[in-house]
Amino acid sequence: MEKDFKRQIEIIESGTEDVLTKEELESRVKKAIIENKPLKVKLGLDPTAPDIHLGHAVVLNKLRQFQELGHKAILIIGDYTSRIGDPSGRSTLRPKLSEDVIEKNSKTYMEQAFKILIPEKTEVVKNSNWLHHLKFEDILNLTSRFTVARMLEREDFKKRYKSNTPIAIMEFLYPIMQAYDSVAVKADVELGGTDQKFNLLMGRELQKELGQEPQIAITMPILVGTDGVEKMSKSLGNYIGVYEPPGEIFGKIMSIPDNIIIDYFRLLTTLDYKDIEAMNDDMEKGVLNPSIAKRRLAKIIIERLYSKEEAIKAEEEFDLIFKKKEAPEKVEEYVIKQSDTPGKKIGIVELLYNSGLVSSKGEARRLIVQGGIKVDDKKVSDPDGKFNLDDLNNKILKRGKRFFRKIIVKE
RNA sequence: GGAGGGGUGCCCGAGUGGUUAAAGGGAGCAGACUGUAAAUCUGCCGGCGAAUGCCUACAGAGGUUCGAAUCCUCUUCCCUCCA
Repeated sequence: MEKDFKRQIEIIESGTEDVLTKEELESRVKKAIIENKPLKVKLGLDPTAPDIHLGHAVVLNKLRQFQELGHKAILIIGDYTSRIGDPSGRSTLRPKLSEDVIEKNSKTYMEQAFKILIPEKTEVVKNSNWLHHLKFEDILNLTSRFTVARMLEREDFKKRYKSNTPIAIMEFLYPIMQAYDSVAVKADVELGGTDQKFNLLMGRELQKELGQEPQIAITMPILVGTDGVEKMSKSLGNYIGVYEPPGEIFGKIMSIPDNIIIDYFRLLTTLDYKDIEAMNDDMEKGVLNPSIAKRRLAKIIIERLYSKEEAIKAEEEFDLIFKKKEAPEKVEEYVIKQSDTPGKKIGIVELLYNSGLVSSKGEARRLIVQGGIKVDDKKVSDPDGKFNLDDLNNKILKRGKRFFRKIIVKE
């Protein structure tokens, strides 16, 4: 356990959106240090989508910081709650998930979460453990403690109510269930995104009602996606998954707009904030090229998720493809059998289509006309062009800047 | 239970009988530019075909018509209001 009280508070509060309340946090941390008793820091994850992306990583990062300070992480898999689906920020009812989908998602979720968390310092529990056993009577008891008015204070519910968009009664139960999770694990702190504030506060209330000390609610800012506008989410396709190969992560980070680089540093790295501010200044003054900052960011993130070597390799590969415009080391192979190819000749359109580089022959034709197809670094301009198989062996077929196939000719 | 509105391409959304493979936007892809897979600009953006062409497509099924996303009938799903 980190004994330096000030340092603890500084690290815990860095990058947060809100800490409710700071006073409570301070006294709880102080007590934890004196009694050498780690705080229980709760984070609930709903395995609604099977993959974790950098948006989730923001909160996981914070949890990791807690672990590094010597506290205990309690990761709650919302296998039961995700049957309802969190209505937070939603404008419509979420579709219900089946049990085996949830089961499967949970597994991959955990694997990915441990790329960021320290496994030995993490306790993982499913909330079906306790929610499943509640009787209707218990639920009545819980629901009696909250009012409809209280629920409608929530912006998303309020909007839906006002605009006559339906709200399932079941959806009111979600925050209560999440609150009950906090009671069940006796959480000292709960983490979440800004959109979780209401739910976190419900936890505090219910804990108080049931005679526990209320948890401290810490919210983290929402990470914008690679488009620089919308919240990072899988369904919008603007996400960077923690499971993606290093090269892909590198490329995606290079593609984020310049104005969100600093936010990414703040939320996804543990760099000193002075260092980050300095970068910000330099970029504004034009001393630092944003692409350099992005390279640094990409490497830090990949190093966290994989290793230093992978980070360096990813950068090298990026330069190879985009600066030198060459093919990467590993290129997917496409094998052509001579016996399947009468006349030992193949048209470029067929070649592109068969190799899976394009999804239709029309697309192949278009790309050729637009100058997006190269064979062995030579532009192909005739859509009707044909190649001798003998000339194609080991040649690189290239579509645009990023898609390659190595052609292997076999008997 | 009653009354009404709606379901269009990956997404949003226009289109109320022919000129509609269907406006516009977003996403995506390609090209130019760039120390960037950023920004910007240009082009493409259902499938097959060398092609004047053919096929598939506007919730589903059927019908009217020379011709239907557009009109009619039934089915289905969603939404609103009244109770």
